Amino acid sequence: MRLSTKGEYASRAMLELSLHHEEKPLHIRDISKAQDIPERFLEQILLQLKRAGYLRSRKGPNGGYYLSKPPAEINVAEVIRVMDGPLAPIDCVSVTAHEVCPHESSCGLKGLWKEVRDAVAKIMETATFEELAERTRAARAGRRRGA
Amino acid sequence: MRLSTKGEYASRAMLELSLHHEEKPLHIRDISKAQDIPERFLEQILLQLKRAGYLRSRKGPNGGYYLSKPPAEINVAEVIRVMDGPLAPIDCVSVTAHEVCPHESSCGLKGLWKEVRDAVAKIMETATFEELAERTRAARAGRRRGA
DNA sequence: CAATAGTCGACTAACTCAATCGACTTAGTG
DNA sequence: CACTAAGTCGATTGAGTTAGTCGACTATTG
Repeated sequence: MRLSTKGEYASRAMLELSLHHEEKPLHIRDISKAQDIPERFLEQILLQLKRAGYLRSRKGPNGGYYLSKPPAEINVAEVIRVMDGPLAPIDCVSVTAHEVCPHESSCGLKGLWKEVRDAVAKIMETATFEELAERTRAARAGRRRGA
Repeated sequence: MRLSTKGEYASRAMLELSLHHEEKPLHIRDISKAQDIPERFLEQILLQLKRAGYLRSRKGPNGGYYLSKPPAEINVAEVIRVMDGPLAPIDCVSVTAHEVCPHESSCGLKGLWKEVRDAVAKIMETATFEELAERTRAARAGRRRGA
């Protein structure tokens, strides 16, 4: 039930971009440093997120990446699906990857996997980057006040 | 967020053993056929489950595998952890694999991963093989009555 | 003692993951 | 207009994991 590092990096990058939304575009390098992600690897990830429509970019000096819509309109589930595919623990209960389950005899399990899928999807679909950015800002402020 | 085939096979095998609990031990071959799992691969899986204490076995004719305790006392989470390790999407929120998270700046995400882990764990820990076997029997009976 | 059935460790082929590289295109600056 | 900063793109790689196989061994029963 592991998340790939790509998925993790992608959500961290999206969070970083959300924190700086409506400022200048962010360089790959800056995101890379802020979130400690290998630059060359991050490049691929951002490109993939751009192709999926979540990011826009500008080339040349003062270029960089920025969100294509407000962070409140992007949730974690979409991002993870772009990077890692369906959220379901096994394909036959996936909403995005339909597949017929040939194992009638183990249908007792199928219901369970469905529950898991739904729970995970619900949590991740509810979490917007707006909210995550807010949580992060609050955590940082708390730390500065000395907790 | 995928389950490994090993984890899936293991839970199917445990379900099959639960369905025949308190009868004769089941041969690897019979489980393999009933649940459509490669025999030689299943062998490894059963051995691993045995070493973890969930199964016992008897050699020789009329031998086979059987549960070491009633299906009501075994839940899916344990089985998956034996095969695939921690349920958590990333290590820093795992209960079983403790690791320090060096990314203060992305703590907004940590809370989310924790929610996911807890939700998954709760569902899988609640599901016993007794219950799953019951569901399976009901589904089969329903199918026989012609639904 | 022959046949059955689990045990064990080694092995491998295929695949995925994480990451790197080089060459290219585009955009702004002096 | 030349230079440089920055994103784009495709290919490749190395390590590790996964899924599965194999052969030789041990224990049990009839």
